[in-house]
This record gives sequence, structure tokens and C-alpha cells, in this order.
Amino acid sequence: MTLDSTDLFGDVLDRRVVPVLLPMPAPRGYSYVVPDRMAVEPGSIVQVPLGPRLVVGVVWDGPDDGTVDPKKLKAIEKVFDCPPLNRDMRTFLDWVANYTITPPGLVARMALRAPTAFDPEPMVEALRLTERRPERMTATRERVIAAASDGYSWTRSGLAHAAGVSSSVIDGLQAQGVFETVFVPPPPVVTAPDPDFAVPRLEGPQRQAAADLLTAVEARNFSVSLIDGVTGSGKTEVYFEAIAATLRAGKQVLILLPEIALTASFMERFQDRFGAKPAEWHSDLAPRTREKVWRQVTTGQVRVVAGARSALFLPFEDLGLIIVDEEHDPAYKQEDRVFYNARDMAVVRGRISGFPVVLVSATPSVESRVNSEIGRYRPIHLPTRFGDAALPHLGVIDMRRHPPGRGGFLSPVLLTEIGRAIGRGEQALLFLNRRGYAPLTLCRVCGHRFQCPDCSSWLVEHRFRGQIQCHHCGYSERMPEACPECGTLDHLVACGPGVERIAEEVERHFPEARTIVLSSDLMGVKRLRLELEAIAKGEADIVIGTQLVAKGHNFPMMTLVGIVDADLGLANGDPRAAERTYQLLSQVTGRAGRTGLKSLGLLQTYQPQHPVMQAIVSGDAEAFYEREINERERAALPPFGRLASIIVSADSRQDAEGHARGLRNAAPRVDGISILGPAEAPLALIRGRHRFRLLVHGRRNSDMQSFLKAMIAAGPKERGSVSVQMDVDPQSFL
DNA sequence: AGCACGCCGACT
DNA sequence: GTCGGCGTGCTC
Repeated sequence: MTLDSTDLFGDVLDRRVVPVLLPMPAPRGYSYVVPDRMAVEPGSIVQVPLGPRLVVGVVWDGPDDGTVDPKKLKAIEKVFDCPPLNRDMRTFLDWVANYTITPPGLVARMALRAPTAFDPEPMVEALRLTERRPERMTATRERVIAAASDGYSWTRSGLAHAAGVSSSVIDGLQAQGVFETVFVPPPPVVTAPDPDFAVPRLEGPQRQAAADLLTAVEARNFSVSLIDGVTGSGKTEVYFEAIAATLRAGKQVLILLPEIALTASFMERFQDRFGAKPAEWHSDLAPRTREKVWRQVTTGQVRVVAGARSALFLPFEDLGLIIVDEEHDPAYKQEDRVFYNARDMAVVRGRISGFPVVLVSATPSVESRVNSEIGRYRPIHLPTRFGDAALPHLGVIDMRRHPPGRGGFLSPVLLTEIGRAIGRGEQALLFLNRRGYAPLTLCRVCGHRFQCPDCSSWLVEHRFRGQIQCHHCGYSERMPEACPECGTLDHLVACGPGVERIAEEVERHFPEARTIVLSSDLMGVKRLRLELEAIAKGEADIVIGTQLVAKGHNFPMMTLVGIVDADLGLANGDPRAAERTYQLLSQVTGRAGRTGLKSLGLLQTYQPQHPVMQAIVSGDAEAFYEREINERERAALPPFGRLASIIVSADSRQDAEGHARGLRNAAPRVDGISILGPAEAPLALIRGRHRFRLLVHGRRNSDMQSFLKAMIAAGPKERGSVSVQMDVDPQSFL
């Protein structure tokens, strides 16, 4: 290595040594020697040798601690020609690392998610018209020259396309010196949005809300606003004005969306307002595009990014506003490697850099409601739908009084309304948040239940694919014809409904209707987009869907929404069960009634008096939140800022119980430890073979942190199978 | 996180 | 006789 060859003084003490964060779980940066003529500063993105390979790292703050044997030190290989991470970004990454109890290098890695190129994008070859003209002029050649006469440089394919000729025509002209090759900077990945492209005239409550929001945003310092208002109340138009104001001030904007893959309609609305699309950022970007976007965000060429939670870690050149749309959405929680909630970390990023953050939701999370009630967040309320779009009429169907027919799950009341809606040429949506045909299959002869061999939860029959699947770990096998226990043929019986089974029932009642099932496992994103468009155009009468129909797609002819099982999700042990159900049902019923047609939302339930049902039907969100807040206060459940929760997963119940004891010793003030089986635990937390969860509630974040640090300090043997989720309000300890 | 090393079961 | 499983340890 270069240790002494580059060291003119031959003295270890004179070598400049800096800490470098590497993409691995080390507790601190590794020390590297800076070669003599290399210029690095904190934030510089560098390549360093690590063992046998070269890795990307980032020079970090502070002096080197000098604890490593100087003889072991290696030298930085190269510095990338790339803007260093600025001080705010480094502070942010350190904060997140500390808060999530994650090694800083792994957090920093999230900011360096461009695959390879931290060096500038190479210049691209382009053609420019010279003074020369071809010896023989033809019609196609004339068209090319005319198209290229604008004084700009063109790419070969761009010019061929513009002139409507094949590229061989251009080759010919180039060979004769009519075009010369020049190198130009690569084109921007998106064109710049124009804040004044299509300024809307907002009226009434929207106008008031926009004015309120602009007061906060134009103050240009840290604040959090919470925009809440029913589906169709115009929240997007309101925050678009905050974006416009930020763009006019020359700052970049980040819009976080829970599921970017399904947001084509959002992109279009943005384009209608700003004349250009925002840059997208999510996990399935093409690597090439990803690199370009990353690069152009760091240089400030990209002004607006719309992205999934990982976009929060992009190193913006000069970020001035973050919008968190659908702030309540659980998709903002990352639950592997680095555990964080992007909504909360967005607030932290705004706090560190001193810019406004705007949270947006029709059904805010309870913690955000509390934060706005106690004055931490600025409430901005949009009370009604705008335009002529009336809210749907909502009602419950008491399933005890209107039971479904034998072997069915749809009450006569709902079936009648479906018939009416499609009879009028309108559409009906049936929502059931359960994929597959039936959640449980058993043998009528011996009582055998199909269970996952890996994680012990029930196997779900998927009749369309002829499979039974585990929804926890992804295990699947072909659906057998005989019982694997007793071998009896044709006595397997499905218990309970899934969307496929509802489709069967619907087809039985309405054989002539065009019925479609929308479920995430039946199609890819691309196919799904097409299906959604087709439905919006009226190419289906009855749509049966899982959760994915809840999200932002407008079906103008959808005048009936039926919730097949409104009680689903209320029964499990999740302390957020009521809140989640309320949010989901509001979203789904919000799919109806945008066009001025009379529309209806019906909830099938066995608990018509349940607060969630009452809240949905009466539209009294205030009462619901009030009650939910009181409930949690009473049960000391998370989270309001002074409460925190941790979920610990372990391989076995024994381990889980052992951890529970360890936890109590580590942090005596941590209370409310409960052990959840796989059925009750939040699905997303269940990984691999982990069978049990501990849900721990503590009164203070510091208790949680000390507790976790104790666990982590306990050594690899102890912590081997433990993963941790914190669910805390960041404002309480900024 | 990668990657090498190292020690026990089924196969060319 | 090897190939290959993943447990353990190390990287400035």
C-alpha cells in the first residue's frame, strides 16, 4: 500500500488521517490516510481499500481518534468528482443513526444509493450543423438540415426523429462534413418545473388553506403543517402552492409518497400544474436513470423529486420543503436494516436544515393529530369536497340482521345495491383486504388444517393459481387434491372468504356482469396500471379488490362501494388496529362519489356499534380521534411523543420471553411488555423464521434507547435473532 | 454488509 | 475421495 511511499516526511505523525464511514455495520468510521496532494473535506465521497476490495465511503467529521495501529492504516484511493455531503446532511445522517441505533455507515449508505457513478456523467456526443452543404441535396437531407438549423446540437436519434428520416441519412451528411461532432453535457433527466405554469384560482376553504400554508412556508424556517381534509377536498392543489412558492425562492422540493409505483395520476396532476414532471425516485428505477437522478439532485439540476421513503436520504443541493403525502401510511416505515419512519425523519430533516415540512392526509395518524392539537404542528383543515363532487352516502349493514345466503358472504342488502348500480350502467367496488380464495383450508374428514411448515401460520388457498401460499414468509406449494394427513380425496373445505371467493359469489349472482379481481399477487405494476385505466374507462362493472384499490385512482363511474368485511383487522392485537381500520375504510369509501352522481358506501359488519363504524358512517372524525387518544392514554399505548414502543422479534417463544426479562432488567421503567404470536404481529415485521414478537411500550424514549443499547451490548449470541422497531415521535427529543 | 475460513453431510 | 451447507470472525 501507499503508506510510506507517499509520505515525504516518513513520519506517521505528519500524515493526515480522517475517519471514513463505510457501508458496513461498524460503530464508527474507519481511519484512512489522506495522500499528500489529495483534497478531502468532511462529506467528500471517496473510494477506499477495505480488505481485498475497494468500497465507497464518505469522509466524516471530527478528528481521527488515533486508536488504530498506524501501521494498519491504508490510504484513500480516490476522491469522486462529486459535491460532498453538506453539513446538514451529515448532521441528519448522524441523527438518524443515533436515533435508530444503527451503525452510521449503514445510514450513510442510504444517501449513496447511486449504483456506481459518483463521477460526473460523461459528456454525450452530439451533432452540430456546419457551414458545409452536401454535394447532392435530397429531400430527406433538406429536412434534416432544416430541423438542425436552430443553432443547437442534436443527438443522432433525436435529429433523425425530428426530421422523420432514418439515421443513415445523418451518417451520410456527417461523413461529408455537414455535421460536426461536439460533446455536450448530458440532458437533464426532467425539465424544470415552472411555478407559474398554470396557477389555479383557488376559492373558499382551499384558498384560505393555501394562504395559511403559504404563511408557514414563506417564513422559510422550520415548521410542520398538517393538512387534513376528506378525499376530494383539494389537499394536493393546496400544497402545490407551497411547492410553487419554494421553487420561486430557488429551493428544491421533495414530495414523499407511500407507493410511488402507482402514482401515474399524481405525476400528471403535477405536470398540469407545473408544466413538467418531477423526477421520480423509488426502488425499481432503472439503474441508469437512478444514477442520473441522484447526480442531478446533488448538483441541483433536478428541482423537484417525487419519491418513496428512500428519497428522504437523497443529498439535495439545497432542499427547502418536504411534503409527506398520506402521512399516516404504514409504507413510510422501513422495517429492515435501518428501521425508520420516513415521515418522522422528514420532520427531523426539516428541523436540522430549518425549512418547512408539510404532512398531508385525509385520515391523519393519531400521533400527528395529537401533535397538531398540542400546537407542535400547524393544523390546516379542508372541511369539504370542492366542485360538485358530493360525499357518498354511507351506511352499515348489520350482518346479524341481514345474513348472507348459505355458503356466501354478501348480504342480500349489498347484492340488491350491486344490482341497482350496474343496472344503471354504473360500477360497483367490493373491497376485501384478503388475497386468495380462502384464508384457511381444512379436511372435513380428519380436521387437518393446512399450515406453513416454516412459520406455522395458515396456508392460504389461491384457486386461480392452484396453489396454497403462506402470506407471512412466501412459502407455497401446489394445492393437493387429497388431505396430506388422512389421504381422503375431495374433502378439503375452504373456510372464510378471500377476493377470489367473493368473485365466484358475484359471478353466481350476476353472471352477465363484467367482473374483475384486483390483487397485488395477480399482476405486475404495469399490468395493474392498464387494468386501472380500463376500469376508469368503464370496461368493468364489478371490481373486487384488496388494499390496492384504496389508493389514489379515480373511477368516475364508481357509485357503489361495498366493504365485505369491515370488522377484518379490528380483532388482532395491534394497538393501532382501530386506527388502521378507520383509515383504510375511509380511503376505500372515498373512492365513491366524485362526479355528482348519487353514490353509496356500505359496510358489512357484525359490530355496527363499533366506534370505527360509527365514525365512518357519521363522518365524525373528531369524535373518533378523541376516543382513540383517550384509549391509548388509558392503556399507556404508543405513541404520543412521551410514549414509545419497541417490537422485538425472536426465533422462538422461549427466546422472546428471555428477551422480555432482559428488557425489564435493562430498562426497569419500560412497561407493558406483551408477547404476540404471528397472527397478531404486524405482518411486515415478520421475517424469516421469527415466530414471536415482543411489543414493548415505554414511557420515555430514553428508556427505550438505554434498553436497546443494553440489548445490543449483550453480544452477538444474545442479539442474533432480534430485530427492533421503534415507533416514537421524533419531536420530543430533537 | 461482504468475504474468507472452517468444520461436518450427500454426491459427481 | 470432493462439493457445499452456513456459523464465526475480520475489515482502518
